[in-house]
Amino acid sequence: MLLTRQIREEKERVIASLKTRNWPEEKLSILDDIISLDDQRRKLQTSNDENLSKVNSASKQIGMLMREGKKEEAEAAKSEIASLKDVIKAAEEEMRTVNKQLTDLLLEVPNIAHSSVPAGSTDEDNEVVQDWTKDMPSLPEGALPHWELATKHNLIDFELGVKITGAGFPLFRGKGAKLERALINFFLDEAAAAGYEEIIPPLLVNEQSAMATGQLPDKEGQMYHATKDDFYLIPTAEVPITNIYRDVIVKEEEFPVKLTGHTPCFRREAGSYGAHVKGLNRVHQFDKVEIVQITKPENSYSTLDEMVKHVAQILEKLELPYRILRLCGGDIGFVSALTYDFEVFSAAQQRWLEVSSVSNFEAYQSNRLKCRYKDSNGKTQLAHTLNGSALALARIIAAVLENNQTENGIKIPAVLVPYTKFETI
RNA sequence: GGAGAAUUGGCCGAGUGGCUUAAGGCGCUCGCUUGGAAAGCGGGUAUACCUCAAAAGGGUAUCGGGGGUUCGAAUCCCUCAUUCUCCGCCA
Repeated sequence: MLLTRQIREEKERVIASLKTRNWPEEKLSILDDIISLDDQRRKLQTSNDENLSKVNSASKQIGMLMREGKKEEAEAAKSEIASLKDVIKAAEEEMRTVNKQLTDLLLEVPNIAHSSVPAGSTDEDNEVVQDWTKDMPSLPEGALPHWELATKHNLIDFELGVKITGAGFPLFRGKGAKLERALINFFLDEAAAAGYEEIIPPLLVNEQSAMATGQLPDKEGQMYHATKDDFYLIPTAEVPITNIYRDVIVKEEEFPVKLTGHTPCFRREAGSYGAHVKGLNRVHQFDKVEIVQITKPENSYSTLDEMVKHVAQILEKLELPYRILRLCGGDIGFVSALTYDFEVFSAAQQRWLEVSSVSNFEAYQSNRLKCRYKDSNGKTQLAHTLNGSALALARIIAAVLENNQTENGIKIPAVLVPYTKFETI
């Protein structure tokens, strides 16, 4: 979340950002509400601290009087404090209420959008910043979409997934399972070569972790919730991996923190149905290799560029046509300041599929995480957090299968063959 | 799952209701000393919030988390979490 200080000092920028995000004009008053609640909070704390201070010094007096055996004086001092205690109790109750209101409002305000974020309301308004479509595949006569290819070659069994769990839980088998594993290993090796440390995190997280990276409270319905133990199944490795740095003051020489990890991701995707979710286009469980970086603020945008290049280079090695989009104000995530989406072209479906999202959260996430570092003046500052998919599986498989189909089967991209140990399906 | 013990600052560790402003040590850091270093000596060394134009200074809170008792809690009580030991179960 934003700092109240930011809202006070950079109010014009916050308003401009909210407008880019199509925030309704009549709800702009939330900023003044926040400022006035913060004023209340300060006033309450100032007066309450004074009262607490009085009680503290009186208690010391009483202690001394008791030791000297002056019982009556001690009793008199006690009764003097008694009324103060009621005042303090009431003030603390009020502070709790005000703080809760303040936090609730702050949670409603999205991150400040970067100045390069284009205006717009839907994904149609996203800006294509790079196109790598020089090798658009030419498919043979009677080319099939990936779900038919997968069934034909016995790679993925959607019906068994339905039987075992429900719709959106595909079962990979045989060469399908091997291809999935090959891609995971390839992605992890690429990340390792780029200097990321590999993590295998827990797949269930507690409420605090989900809150710290921003999934709660605004995306509650997106996560599977194990209510008996109050754990959430992770919707992305970002959650457990970024939470490594919750409540941490990072030493400056540890920057940049570079972590990667493969995990399954679980998303409820409530309300999704129809042709656009067919096959692997949108599922409840998929594998993903995530890359996470934590840096000093002055480096975060060059880090974002580095991560974008990393993803682009992987897609080029896989020989998949892709494009990079800069998300517009209406499409960009709540916690992100700037997001680039990667889409690969799935040739049989004639559709672009989102396979990666690379974002700079600036200090918005680290404020919730309380991830800080000491700058050269010894002052504690919030770090910047970034993450990206490198890459999300399932959809990559869809594109690999569709784009590489020939009359003689599906050709595995050369870079994957050392991992699959077979060249065609 | 059952029983018991524990959790104190960056680390180790003392502390069973009030001269605790958390002793002492280690580490780190600055200074003195030295030709230089080590040793020695001296100082500094948590986080958040409030106050102050800012700095300095002052205040409040924090001894695993939350709540309570008390004029006063690291210390007593309740509760949750984690760690260790033993038992049970188990890949």
